[in-house]
Amino acid sequence: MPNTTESPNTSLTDKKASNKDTYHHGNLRETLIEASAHIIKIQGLEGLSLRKLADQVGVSRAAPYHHFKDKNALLAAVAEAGFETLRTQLNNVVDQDKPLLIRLREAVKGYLAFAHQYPTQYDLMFSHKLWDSDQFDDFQRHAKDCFRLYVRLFEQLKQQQQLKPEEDALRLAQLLWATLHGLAKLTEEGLFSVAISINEITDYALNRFESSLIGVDKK
Amino acid sequence: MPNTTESPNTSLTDKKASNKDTYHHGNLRETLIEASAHIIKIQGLEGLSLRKLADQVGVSRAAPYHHFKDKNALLAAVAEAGFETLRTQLNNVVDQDKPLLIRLREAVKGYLAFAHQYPTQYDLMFSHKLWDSDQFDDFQRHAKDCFRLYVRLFEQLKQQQQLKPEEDALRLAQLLWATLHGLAKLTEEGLFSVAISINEITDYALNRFESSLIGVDKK
DNA sequence: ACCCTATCTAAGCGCCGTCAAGTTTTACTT
DNA sequence: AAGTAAAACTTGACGGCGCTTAGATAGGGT
Repeated sequence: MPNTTESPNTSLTDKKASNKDTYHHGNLRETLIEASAHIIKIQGLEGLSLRKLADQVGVSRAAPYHHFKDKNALLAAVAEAGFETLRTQLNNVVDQDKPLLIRLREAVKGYLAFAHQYPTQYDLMFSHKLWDSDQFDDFQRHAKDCFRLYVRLFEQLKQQQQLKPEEDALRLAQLLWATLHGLAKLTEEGLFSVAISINEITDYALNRFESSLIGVDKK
Repeated sequence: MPNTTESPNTSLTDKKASNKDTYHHGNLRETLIEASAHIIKIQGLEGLSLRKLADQVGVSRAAPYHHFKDKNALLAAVAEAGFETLRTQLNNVVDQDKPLLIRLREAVKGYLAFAHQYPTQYDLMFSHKLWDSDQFDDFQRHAKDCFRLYVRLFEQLKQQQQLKPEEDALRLAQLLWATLHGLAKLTEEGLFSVAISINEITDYALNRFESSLIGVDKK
């Protein structure tokens, strides 16, 4: 009879949705993802081991393997959750009833804010391990869904004839995403040591993208 | 400079400069860096363990610790070598006797070519572990030296009054670096699945940067 | 000739990811 | 309600890992 030390649910090891003390956790998969996201936010990626994670959640070392093939599969799920968070955040912006240009600006700021708020998770979302494999289709699909928000924004601009005729929505979105990713990474790691604020250079980048628009005269 | 094409050495376990079979290796530090760069290029970062590395180089497992404080210090040295390789490659371009604009284009292509040729090492050069620590000053200095090449390029453009007066050389260089980093990463991981070539989007990005110049009329 | 220091070795500690075999609970069938 | 198959979880163990400690070896400066 294992698990005889039944304690009331005060600690981090509780079982979330179904918080009875049962042999079966009841919600282990999601709990593992959430706990992992929490750990890497606090301690970084190196701070996450499956053993400590299992301890903290209150299950045995092998339990996670019934929900994830291996550690990489867990990381893929954490990264996927990150893209979901980002997408809902961006959706709130994109679906607003404001001018497209304003929505674009806020979507840019939102992206960088997310990267700044969850640096390790953001790193994970672009990790080589998760993209150089064909085992994480779900994760990769979520990522591209996220990207598609920006494409759609530019397509709407194009439809409303706010985009210069020679500009292509997809190509603009790709370049914007690359720029955002570079800005997020380089500022997060502190490579822009020469005094400049992230806001300043973001506004600068945004202005350059807006030069592809019609009728937006410079400041 | 572990990267500048393969050395004529055939054996992986040889002792490079002093290839006699002595108790002291004679050139262990550099050999470790070169062997590490080789391993991560072939097998990725996870393929590199200090034990296998020591075996391959022909020393005991503890020997590397007399040259590097820990594994991270070795990785920092490998990343630093990467920035050195990149810098010499870029220097060859920047010091040419061509119009500044051409040199800029080639410096951009050269950057992306390097990232594509040594993907894992490039990843390492921007790894969180090496930037979130104050123990790798040498490495970080080399990185910023590299970046300074781009700043100088824009400063020269400014001096020759080829830059629009409202443009700032440093800010332009920062934005260019961010764009390059984003392009390198996103294309390497295959995130731009929608058919578009790296060359196409690079040229597109370059054109946008050249709109900051004077006298370069759009195609 | 001596010692000092840098370099390298051998052995071992604790942590890690993962697996195999067995136990307990749930779900489904009749 | 009983029986059974599947799902969820546990225990124990294996090999690989980064790193440390204690000791051996080599070579240069005096």
